[in-house]
Amino acid sequence: MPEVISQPYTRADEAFDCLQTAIVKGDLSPGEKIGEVELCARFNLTRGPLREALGRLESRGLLVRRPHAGVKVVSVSTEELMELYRIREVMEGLAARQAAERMTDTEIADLYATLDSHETMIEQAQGQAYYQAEGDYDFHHRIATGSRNTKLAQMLLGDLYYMVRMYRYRLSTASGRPHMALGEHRRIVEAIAQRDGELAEFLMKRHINAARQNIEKKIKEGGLTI
Amino acid sequence: MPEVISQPYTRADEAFDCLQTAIVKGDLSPGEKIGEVELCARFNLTRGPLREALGRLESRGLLVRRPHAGVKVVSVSTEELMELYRIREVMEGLAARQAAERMTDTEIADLYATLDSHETMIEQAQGQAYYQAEGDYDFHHRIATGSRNTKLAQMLLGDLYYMVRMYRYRLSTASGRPHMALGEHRRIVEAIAQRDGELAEFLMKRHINAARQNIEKKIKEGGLTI
DNA sequence: AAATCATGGATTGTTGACAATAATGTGTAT
DNA sequence: ATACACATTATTGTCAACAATCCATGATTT
Repeated sequence: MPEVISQPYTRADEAFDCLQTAIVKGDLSPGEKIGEVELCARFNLTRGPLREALGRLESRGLLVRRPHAGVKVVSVSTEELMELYRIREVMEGLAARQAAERMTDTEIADLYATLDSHETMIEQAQGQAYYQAEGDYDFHHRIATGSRNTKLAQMLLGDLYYMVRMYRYRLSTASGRPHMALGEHRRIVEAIAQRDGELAEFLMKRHINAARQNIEKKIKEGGLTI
Repeated sequence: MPEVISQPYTRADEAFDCLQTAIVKGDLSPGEKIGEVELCARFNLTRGPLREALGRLESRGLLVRRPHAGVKVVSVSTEELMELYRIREVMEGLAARQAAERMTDTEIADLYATLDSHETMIEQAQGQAYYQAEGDYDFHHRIATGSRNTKLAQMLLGDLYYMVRMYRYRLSTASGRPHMALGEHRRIVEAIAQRDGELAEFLMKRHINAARQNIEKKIKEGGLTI
């Protein structure tokens, strides 16, 4: 996701984005140790800006650093992933409630359009988990932004989602219940359109709770190692 | 709060901590622009580690940086502070629920002891807002940790609380209803001791909601400028 | 043979100088 | 007198070399 607007874009920012997507996409595996010089060669920059980027990534919880021993990609256990979903549940519930109170009619119309596009995507790309995950991300992204709660959106989009997506790419977890999820999305949007904040919050919490249970079940059944 | 254990403590870590407390304590005012060289002189280090620390602070939302234009301390509007409390409400509600499910009996006993100590502190330091704020922080800190939800505790303790405390020191907001707050704390702890997660969550949410309304009222009445 | 200690190598942390960019002040033209 | 353009200056962004710390390998001792 390269920002088109910002030309004053430092090398550190560049490294930050590249590393972030590399971690999320899975080019860097969890637990993998990454040497600084290696990364410098990869991104064509020196260790100064790189270390700045590493510090930011560490602060966001995507990297863990041990002094004088280097950094490695964070590795999230099943339990921790479940906890992540519990946090999402309450935070996105709040986001949905505030979105119902504050989204403009235009944004809501866009949200409906997004849902339609997701529907066709699901039908066309039968079983293509990637598109499902992207559609799902798009939906939640819009609601987080629509909450008009700057800090909330920042925490969801800049912190939690990267971590969740990191494992979505690996597990393709969204799959299994794409139509189900789409139906739940629709009902949430309808609640938002009716400006029913309480209902939107309730439905969103239930939606994320269902997603969590779905993943938990799959991991237990299929022995999906993360 | 200097960590006693960690001897392998880089200069960047040191600068990070110093800057963080400086911002929270109010030595650096919100909106204040801070030059890098100035900070280097202040902390006796060079710009490399300093920039690393600045990046981490920026990532945590305590600083805002504009490329080639320097960093300045974040300045939170009244509305944003209220939004912060809304986030706290749902997150600490979750923390209380999980704490009720997972805290050890020893931790709960410590929590009771903490409350008693707060009570004497409130009686002794009549009107000393600082101690009230510290006691309040201690309580919420213990519950966040007791949730056994690593990421949740990290987000609360490493993100939100610093921001809230930043304005607590300025406003001394905890004041005005110390006995009230202590009573609410007691009821929350009782719910936790009875392992009633739902009740603990409900009471915690109501507690933080009341604190938010209290601040909002004070700002509107007294024209408290933040 | 297993465990401990020491040494070498590699990697991280730090430093100070260099280059690029934005803010400021001055001068000129309208 | 005000507004715009330019040059200067100060600050940020980047680089490459230096110092400190840890990890691994191998020798030594029990």
